[in-house]
This record gives sequence, structure tokens and C-alpha cells, in this order.
Amino acid sequence: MYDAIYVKHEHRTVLPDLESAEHGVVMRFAPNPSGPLHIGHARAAVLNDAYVKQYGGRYILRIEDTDPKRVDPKAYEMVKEDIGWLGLGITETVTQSERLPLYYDLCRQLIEKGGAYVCTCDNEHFRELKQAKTACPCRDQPVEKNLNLWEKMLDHTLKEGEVTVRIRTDLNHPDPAMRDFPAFRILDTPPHPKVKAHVYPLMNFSVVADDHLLGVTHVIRGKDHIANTRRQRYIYDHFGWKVPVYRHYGRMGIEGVVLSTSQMRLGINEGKFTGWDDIRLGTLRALARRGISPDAVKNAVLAIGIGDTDISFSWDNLYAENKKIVDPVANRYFFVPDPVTAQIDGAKPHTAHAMLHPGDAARGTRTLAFEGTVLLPGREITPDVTMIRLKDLFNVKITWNGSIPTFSYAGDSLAEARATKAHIIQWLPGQESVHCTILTQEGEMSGACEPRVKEELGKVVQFERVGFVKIDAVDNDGVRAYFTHT
RNA sequence: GCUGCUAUAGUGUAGUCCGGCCAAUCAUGCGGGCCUUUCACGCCCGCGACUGGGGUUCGAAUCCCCAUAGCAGCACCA
Repeated sequence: MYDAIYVKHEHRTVLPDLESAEHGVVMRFAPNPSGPLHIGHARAAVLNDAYVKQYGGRYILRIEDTDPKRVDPKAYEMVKEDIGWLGLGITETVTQSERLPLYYDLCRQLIEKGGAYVCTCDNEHFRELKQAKTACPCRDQPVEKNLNLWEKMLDHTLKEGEVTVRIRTDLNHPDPAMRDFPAFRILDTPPHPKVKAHVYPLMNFSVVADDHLLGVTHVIRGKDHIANTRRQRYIYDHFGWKVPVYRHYGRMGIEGVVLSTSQMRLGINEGKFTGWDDIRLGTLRALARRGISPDAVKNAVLAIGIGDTDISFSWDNLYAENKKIVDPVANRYFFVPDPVTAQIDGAKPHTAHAMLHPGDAARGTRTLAFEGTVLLPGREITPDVTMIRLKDLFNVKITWNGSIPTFSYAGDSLAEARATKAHIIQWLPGQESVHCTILTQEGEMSGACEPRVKEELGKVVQFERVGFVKIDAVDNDGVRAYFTHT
């Protein structure tokens, strides 16, 4: 009884309900194939995906490639790879460049209905008229003339820059962005990589056409589309179509990375970045390369939700999500940064058995054989340090002669090490280790790691007292890893 | 400039629609402690916010107004 009263104060952890979704939804993710997907795309993709999963229905991937200037032929494949990595429940895929005839047909219908006209005014001139809330001469020409001009567009009698199909809206609308916005234009260059065409719809037209044709019921997109939603409503009204339910979430900035595809491309071309998966980039493939799990991205994005406030995406929150996923599965190994070789006097050969995972003994151990010398992290061996414990091995006493340390065996007792507050540090057998480079977003960390790390290629492991890393490459020179997070 | 949207701790978020249970949730971060053969994980304690000002009301994070700030759009991009 009281529970019901206090329910209001519970922390809601699921996304808010969508209206009119009780009987299932049809939603879509509609990227422009100009490059691989980044975190910004992931928000749209994951949010829509989550709602489709919640209510049931179809989830359409729609490739919006109606502007040949903004199409990178390689992006079609990259987008699909990224979606596969995210594990979205896409049920069907359509590509807009393959649907041009559908748009042409609808455009003709719209012209016949008087909802659109073919404008031959100069752009600058039209813009001035628009600002002045004045109709251009083409606006009132008869349907027949519009149809005739439309034919001339299609048969290419008219050339790029000479005509624009406009949607008839309201010239007195207080927002100039709403007034008779464009729907089609001619583009001769560059050629479209997928289709031979010269008449292309603008986003507002093709989106409405497809949302209607595909039966889209709900649209979740960024608030940069709010004005488009308003414009698109005019097209729905002209056709008498049912308008989907819209939700617009706020802008998302990300600390420290560029999200603009064109900026990233520029950086890659200039050699500033190594490629689309350069770990300094916010692309999904960069995150994957660094060992971020797709589920971590999903969880982080869902936690943000669909609020319409502008937010800044925090790496901390993503890392926390990722750690929850990766910590239980990552094997533990020793990595010694800036290694120094130390001979341990008075120590007999020992064999250390260290657990692959402290919380899962069943996973077994790794074996490290001590035969007289060890590699130690140089930074930890400073003159104020007189006793250390090599983890899973034994205690070592350090005596300093000026700045020259001498290492000697000091017993196996863990209790003793604790009593002296000796640091327990990671180490490697002097006779057996492999070179290892860890690449972080800030730079490189050089050191050595256990040979067995070579078997973890492609996986995320934890270097004890260093952090989680993804093993990116293994060769004769050693191991290259990307730093994931601490 | 015009049009519109938004405003809760360092970050994200719940609560705002339908005012009282909110001395404001949860997570992350940070500080401290415990546990531990990792500076990880886990556990405990703590820090930290309703943008400002008016108004309505017995009562405002919640409703109204103004201010301020941020954002978006005003493309033959999506």
C-alpha cells in the first residue's frame, strides 16, 4: 500500500514510453554514407533499436545517399560493419539511391496536387523574395507548366542550377526556414557512385516519402531536425498522409574528440590520424580497437536517454560501463613499464603461479619462473624504497649505495611484507619476457609483458596495476596493445 | 536579426505533465575506510545540484512572468 504511494520517487531506469506504440512500432536508423559511424550515430541507432525491442516491430536501416557530394563508396560497407558490431536488430535495409523512381513519381503527384512547383528563379533572388515573404513568379504558374518543367528536369533539357522543385508552404510563416523549401534539384557533378542520375531529392522530400512508404511510425532523432520535422509536415499534409510520432533529443558533445566526419577525413588525409580507427577518434571502430565493448556503448547511450537538453558525453561514464563488462572476463598479466633488470642475491630458483583471474580460480594460473634476475618497473625503484614484494613470488630487500641499488632475497613471508608495508609490485622473469608497447590517447608506454599475452590477440586483458588494454598486434618484435581505461 | 527548444551536483540522469510524500533519485567522479599477494573488482562512509529574480499558493524543483545562459534552424547537406 505504501509502496504505491512512494513509487513516484523511484529512479526510473528505462526509457520513457512512446505514445501510440502499444501495438508495435516501425522505426528507422538513417545514416548518410559519408564515413563510418561514431558515438553520435550510436545514440540514434541504439535509442531507436531499444524502442523497437521494447514494443516489437520492424527496424529499418535506410542509407540516405541522395547527395553524391556526401557519399563515400566505402562507407556503405563501413556502416554495415559498425551496425553489426553494435548488434542492432535491423530487420530490413533500403538504399535511397535505388529508389529514385519512387521519389520522381511522388513528386509528379505532388505537382499535380499543387503542393509543389518547379522554380526557375535564381537562388539569390529567391532567397531575397523569401525573406520578404513574397512569392516568386513560378509559384503561381499552372500545373501544366510545372509538369512540363519537371519533364525537362528529368530528360536533362534543364541543367544544374537552373531549376528547383519547391514545396508550397506558407510564405507568411514567421520562420523563414519554413517558406517554400526545396525538394529536388539537378546535380551533374560529381557522378553518384551507385546510380546514374541527375535529379536528386533533398532530404526533406525523400525522408517523408520513405517514412510513409515504409510505414515508419516513430522517429527519434536529434533536435537539429526539429525544423525539418516542421517542414516535412507540409508534405504530409499535401498528400494527406499520417504523420509519425517524433522525438528530438538534444545535442551531444564529446570531450576531447572531433565527431565531424569531414574533419576526421581531413585529419586522416593530412596524416594527423592513422585512419578511421585511430584511437583519438570518436568512431565506433576506434572504440572497438581500444577494447570498448559494444554493450558498454549501448548502456552508456541508453543511460543518457532521449532528453532534449544539450549534454556532454563523458568518457568516465563509458569507461565505467565498459569496466563492468570487461573486468569479469579479462585475464590478468604482468606488464612492467620502463623495465630495469635486477639480480636478486641469495634467491634460489622459484616458480610463481599467478591467477589468471582473482575472482575465478577455475580459470587457472600462469607460470613465471624465477632463475636469478627479474625485470622491475624502473619508476618504483627509488632510493626511499628498501623493501618490496614481488607479487606471487617473494620479498626483496633493497640496499642503496648512493644511487646504486642492490637486491637481495628477503624471505617468502607475505605477512612480513605486509608488516613492513612493502609495496607488492609486478615483475617479469629476467630470462623470459616480451617487449610490449601500450598506445594511449596521449602517447606511448614502453615495457615488457608476459609471453603468454601473445595468446590474447584481439582480447582485452588487465595489466595489473596498470589498467585494461586490448591486445592489438603480436609479432616477433613483441606485443602492441591499446590502453582501454584503468 | 528572425523562428523555436532547453535549463537539477564535475558528468549523465530520476522527479516537472497531474504543486505537498523532494531537507531532491540512481550511476559515474572525487575524498576517506574495509577487503585484497593489482593502484582492479567488491563493500562501507562522505562530498556535491533544483540558473537568477519576481508572482500565484497554506505550500513551488514542479505552475506563470521576466532576465540570463546554452543549443538548433533560417543550404539546390543529412
